Amino acid sequence: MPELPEVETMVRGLRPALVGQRLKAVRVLDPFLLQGCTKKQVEATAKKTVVVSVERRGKWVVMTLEDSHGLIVIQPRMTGGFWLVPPPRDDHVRMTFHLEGSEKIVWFCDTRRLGKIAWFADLAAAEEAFAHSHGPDALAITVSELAARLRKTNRGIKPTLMDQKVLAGIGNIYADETLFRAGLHPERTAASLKSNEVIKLHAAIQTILAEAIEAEGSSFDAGYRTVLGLEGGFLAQNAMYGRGGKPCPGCGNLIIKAKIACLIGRPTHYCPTCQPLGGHGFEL
DNA sequence: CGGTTACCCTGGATGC
DNA sequence: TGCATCCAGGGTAACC
Repeated sequence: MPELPEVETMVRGLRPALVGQRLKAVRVLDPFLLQGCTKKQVEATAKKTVVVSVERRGKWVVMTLEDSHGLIVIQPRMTGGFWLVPPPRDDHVRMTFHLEGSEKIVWFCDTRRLGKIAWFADLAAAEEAFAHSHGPDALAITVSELAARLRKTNRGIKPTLMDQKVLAGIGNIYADETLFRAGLHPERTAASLKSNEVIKLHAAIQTILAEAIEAEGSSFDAGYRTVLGLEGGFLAQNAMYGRGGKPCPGCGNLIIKAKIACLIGRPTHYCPTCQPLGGHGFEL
């Protein structure tokens, strides 16, 4: 489920609970989620070690352990999330972190079991794995980097924005929001964007993601929650996602919810008036 | 190689 | 009520 703002909210929530704390033990309750490591490896290495940092890399949560105990990487994917309070369902708990000197527990839950738990021996190994499938972070990429990456593909702008190898962090919700904010039709070709449009898109990405982090992410149904079990507030203030058939906040015409093959088959929300296929592009 | 599709998994909502 | 179908915010292996 979580995209960049939700994962950022997770690590911000986890830090006060974990950083500087010694782990009494960790338990991998569902080894199915493990990738490239064993349950024994993770549990034995993390036992009795201090958590040095909790960072976000794209949509990954990276926990660095002290000395040479390596790094635990968790990818929440669609339905993964952390809890500092007891989670609503015991049967969805996939991993637990038990803190020394207290009875405190951090839970990792994942309804659909699409998430991943990995362990890397050192930072270089984790970085290499990340770089293999990721481009620059969406909050760090420059306009010129973005322009260069968009120029290289004939795909639609939406699937390109969601491609973690192009830039890391954007998923279906924030792709729709940023394209609306930038006035770009989702079926435009990435390479067709003019320089002024790339600038607008880059600015929209920064603004939307910052607003979503401020709101602690996007919650709906029984999905994403903060580590305290609270709902993120972004979908109460957004423009497009989940608003098909309702009036566009820009022009009042109806928002279209479409499912188009070239848009990865995921629901796509847009306003054909504010996001004209022809665009308003020009070269600077 | 670039781009598209099928599929991983589970549970809630919808429809008959 | 019961059962079938569809849908979901991610990611990647396999395919054309």
